[in-house]
Amino acid sequence: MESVWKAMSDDSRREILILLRKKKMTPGELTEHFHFTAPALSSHLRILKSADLVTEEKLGKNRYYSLNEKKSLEIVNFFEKMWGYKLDSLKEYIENKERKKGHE
Amino acid sequence: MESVWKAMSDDSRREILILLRKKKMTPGELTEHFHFTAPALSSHLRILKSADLVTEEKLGKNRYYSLNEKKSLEIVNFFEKMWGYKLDSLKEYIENKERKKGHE
DNA sequence: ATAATAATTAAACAATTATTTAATTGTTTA
DNA sequence: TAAACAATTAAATAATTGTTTAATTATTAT
Repeated sequence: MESVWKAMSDDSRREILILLRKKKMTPGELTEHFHFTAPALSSHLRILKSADLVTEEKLGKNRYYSLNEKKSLEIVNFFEKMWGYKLDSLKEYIENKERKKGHE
Repeated sequence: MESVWKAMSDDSRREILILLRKKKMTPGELTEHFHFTAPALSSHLRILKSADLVTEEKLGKNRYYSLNEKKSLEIVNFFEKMWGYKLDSLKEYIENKERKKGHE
């Protein structure tokens, strides 16, 4: 299980998370947004998956990757702890969204 | 100029930031909290300084390192952008604190 | 000046990272 | 069944990272 910090410290991987926030996507769709090759993307996805930041869903020939919204906010916990202050408003917002399922 | 994400993705460096939040410290004081050597710490401090997360102040034989509170919250911006939601409450809290100078 | 102290820089190294090209697996379609 | 497609794994490599020991710089105290 990869650390969320390590997984998110890479620019491309954060970009992937931002793309996945809008909708679940296949590696094929994702590659179009980057300049590196499919195996490189695959490697990034493996890292994100291992950090539990994305989930994978196989549908025939394709695989769909989705953002784990809750986990994507885990780093915010660090700032809460660091500053001893709760970011309740944001979290409630996200958790409501999650309850309603799907987004945008 | 090192990226804040890269600088903060290391466990020891985040620990250093947490220690510095309480009060400015010298490398000598900081080393007591870790298992690695002084040069290793020095290298971590250089990275944090290059990311503008800490500032350095020379006083005779010693150097005092302080947390750059504002910068330490920069990563929160990512989550704001990602989720399109403002964490105003936290930021105001911090900025008030800064205005009052010193903490704890 | 010399010795002691605080911290850094230098040199070296093992481990990890991001990436590429080539080969492989699994699924659908003709 | 064979060809095409989607994606992964394998192998190789260059670059970066965290760390150590040894040497260096700078400041203070004797």
